[in-house]
Amino acid sequence: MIDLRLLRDDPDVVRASQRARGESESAVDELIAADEGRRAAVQRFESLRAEQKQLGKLMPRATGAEKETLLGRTKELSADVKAAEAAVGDAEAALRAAQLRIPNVVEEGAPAGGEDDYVVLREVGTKPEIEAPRDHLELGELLGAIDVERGAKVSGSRFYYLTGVGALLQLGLLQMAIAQAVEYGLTPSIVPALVKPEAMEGTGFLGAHASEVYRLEADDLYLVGTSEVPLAAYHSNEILDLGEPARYAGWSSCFRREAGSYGRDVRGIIRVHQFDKVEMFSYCRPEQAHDEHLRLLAWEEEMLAKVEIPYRVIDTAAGDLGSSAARKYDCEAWVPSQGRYREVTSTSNCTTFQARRLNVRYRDEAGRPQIAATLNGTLATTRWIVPILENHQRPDGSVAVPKALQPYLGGRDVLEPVKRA
RNA sequence: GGAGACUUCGCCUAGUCUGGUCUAUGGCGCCGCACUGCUAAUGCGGUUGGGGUUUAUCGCCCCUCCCGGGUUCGAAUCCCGGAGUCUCCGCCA
Repeated sequence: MIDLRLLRDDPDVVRASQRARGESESAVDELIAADEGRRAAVQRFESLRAEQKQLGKLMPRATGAEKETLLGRTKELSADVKAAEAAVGDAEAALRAAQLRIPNVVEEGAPAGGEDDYVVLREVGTKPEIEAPRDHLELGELLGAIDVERGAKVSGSRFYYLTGVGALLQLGLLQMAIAQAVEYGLTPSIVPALVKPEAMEGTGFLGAHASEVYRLEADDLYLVGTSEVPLAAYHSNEILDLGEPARYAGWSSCFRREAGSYGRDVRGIIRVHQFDKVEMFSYCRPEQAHDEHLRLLAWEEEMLAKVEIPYRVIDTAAGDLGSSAARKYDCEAWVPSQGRYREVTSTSNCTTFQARRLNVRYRDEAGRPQIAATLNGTLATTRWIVPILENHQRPDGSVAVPKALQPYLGGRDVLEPVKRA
């Protein structure tokens, strides 16, 4: 939810943001009207309620004719108050609906436009020269690391088994991510993968992304698509001490329906229904959020350096931001078999947008509660296995293990095929 | 799955049977002031959060006794539904 005070004081900032995203400016005027409507309704209710309370105080002492008159008036009031209260409820619901229609105000400097209007900030590393590169699935099968056939047999398409060095590789990656997080003072966390509707809604995943989310009807729970959800809801309805940002690194499985992605990335484990991820999450004061965002990005790049894969960093265009994000940077790893970069991390600055809905606050210098800012960023996911296998492959189908990962793979520096190439 | 108890303004707690000076009691903690060489002790005052009004302050007003309904002129208090916590029983790993 955006800040209504900003909306009242500076609606043009919100309009400009809508324009940059390619979204409706009239939604801004609708929200302004809804805000005014609510305040008018509140005032009507409160003045009636105040009179009701005043008269109510006279009641115990009143007698005879006086009491009769009083009762007549208060009965009238009782109905009016009830009606006015209902009107406030309606006005609040209308306001909330209008508020939910407007995504976060885009940070200044973010490129305007849609999916293809991103700006490449930098390219890092050297792309390997590989003649006729094998793709990650072929390599994964050679190594006995990835089994999508049996994944499909047991669970359907877009499911897979990681076996042998594949399982070790994922565990190693995620452990390395946790180790790095701990090194920088983040609190390592293992979080629920099932959450209540409030948590899902509060993080903004039941809006445009609703069809992406698995829902367990019988228990009214949702499977999370990222540990951002349980980490953001972790401090909901709390007032935090945010002298220093509160930082977490959450490990969880993630579940995505991938509705509407038929035919895209059907091969291998690039786009799957279930994967594992270590996600950073930070709560901080709004004025710290910009710097914190760059810090998260730096930590992501440090992880990419450790696995020694070439990547580029893009500044996502306004129209391609999630509804909660004010700015988003993605790191995209080089995938030799595809000859292009694919997203492996994503870090978003959600400013106060997400925390307002989840009611996460801190105390400012004056001791007054204020809405916190939230940020998130990826440290490692199952998908990382793709560029790792492909960039480090050798002609014989073996795969070199990046130095930093070797301790997590029993010290081995190369993964050897278990079947004939 | 079954039965019961509980949920009050940071924490603990009074109030709920018997609806109206509850504008919620007291203690602890915290903040300010006074007193005192310092500390401690003591005294006085303040201390839930949200919203409306206001340029802002001051002030005034409304909401908030787990949540949502209902009864009533009036609900912390009565009724219904729900959530959470705890205890016991059963079942399962």
